Amino acid sequence: MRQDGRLARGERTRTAVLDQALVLATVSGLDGLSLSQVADALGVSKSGLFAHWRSKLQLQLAVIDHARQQWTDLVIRPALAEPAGVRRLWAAHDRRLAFYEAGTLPGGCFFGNAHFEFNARPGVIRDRLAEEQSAWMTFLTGVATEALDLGELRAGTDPAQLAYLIEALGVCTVMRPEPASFRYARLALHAHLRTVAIDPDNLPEPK
Amino acid sequence: MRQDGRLARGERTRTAVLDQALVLATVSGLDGLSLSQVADALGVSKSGLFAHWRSKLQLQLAVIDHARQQWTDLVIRPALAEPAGVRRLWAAHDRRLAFYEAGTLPGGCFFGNAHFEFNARPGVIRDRLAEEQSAWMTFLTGVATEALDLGELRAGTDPAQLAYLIEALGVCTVMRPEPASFRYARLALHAHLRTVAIDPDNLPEPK
DNA sequence: TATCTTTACGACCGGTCGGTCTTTTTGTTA
DNA sequence: TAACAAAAAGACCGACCGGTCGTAAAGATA
Repeated sequence: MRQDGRLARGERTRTAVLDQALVLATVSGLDGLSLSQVADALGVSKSGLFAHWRSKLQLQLAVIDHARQQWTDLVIRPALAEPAGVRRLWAAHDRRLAFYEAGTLPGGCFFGNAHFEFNARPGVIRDRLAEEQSAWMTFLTGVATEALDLGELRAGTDPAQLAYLIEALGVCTVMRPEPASFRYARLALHAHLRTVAIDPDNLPEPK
Repeated sequence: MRQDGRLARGERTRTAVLDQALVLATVSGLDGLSLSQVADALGVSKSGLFAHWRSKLQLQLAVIDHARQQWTDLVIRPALAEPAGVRRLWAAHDRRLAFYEAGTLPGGCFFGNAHFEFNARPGVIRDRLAEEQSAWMTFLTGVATEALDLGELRAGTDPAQLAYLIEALGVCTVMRPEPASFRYARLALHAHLRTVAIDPDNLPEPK
């Protein structure tokens, strides 16, 4: 940081590298990510990357943090802007779908791709990815629990099971990013919420 | 093939290589698959592989075929052994879950991993994987359509949407292969079928 | 047993990878 | 402008990759 408060040169480089690395990692895989390609794509030297991160592993972990930040800004925060309860639950689902429907970043879902990539490969990265996944599921389950506590869902509804359904529908849209997938993902959750919501007619309509 | 009908030496080697390659590809990725590792794991020479497949790409395509054969034997065929209709639809879901619940092959789902790996990488392999995925969805949709035609599902039920739900629940179990996932995946489909089936009490109970 | 085809081996090549090291440039502050 | 620290550059290394080629072994046939 400089005296005038503007971003230092190094900081600008770091975010530029992370942006580029996130895209490349989403396409080529987090492990298939090549530092040479990242450097070439930005027109910088590969050795310079090691001035900012000690190793490829550190850069990979930084990319995960970067992706989570993006996810927080574009999905979680907008959902939290909705009133707690079924509406917030729907918003979490809808914003996630919108995030990938819009193709904000190419190559599909970074977390989904990385999660499948490291599913069977124990290590720091898999643990970190599992944490992120767990945090997301906890968030969904928490919103569902809120809805239950607010009396918007039938007693006996299992928040974790509801969160699981939302997650499943979301993952599948990433796997098959066709218009029909997004429609089905919205219709399916809508149909399910109609069966567990106290006031089915007060649900947001799936577009 | 020899005169006595037993497998020729080359054929035995080919299947051994494909078995090993399928496991390694599931863990390390279909692209991350290393021919050297395959050869070392089997105690054969790497160059020998090129006597059976012209290139790595050809071996990768052969691995896909190998995986599909396994899938056909262990999931599709048992489902087809059930009577057409809702029961067969349930069997397709249940057998798929059982396949991964049992951990038949380590590293999760080959097709799932490979599909996410090549999601954003155009080429022969992605096209081939898309074909396999499409064939599986067509199968599910066909079974659902049968159930509809047999009058076991409410008129107006969308078979493709139902197939999508089944696929979503299945994919999510692969992503999070915990006992709770399999339970949720069965409960969720059961709950949904109860809302669209003509005779909800005739459904198989989820274990 | 002799022959011949299939199959397997091992040395080797060009290329890319992650990572290290030294040097040069750049931007900020005094 | 001079000095200093941060940042970027570029040559280089060992390891591993997919792939080639000439040669040796193994099994079926006669």
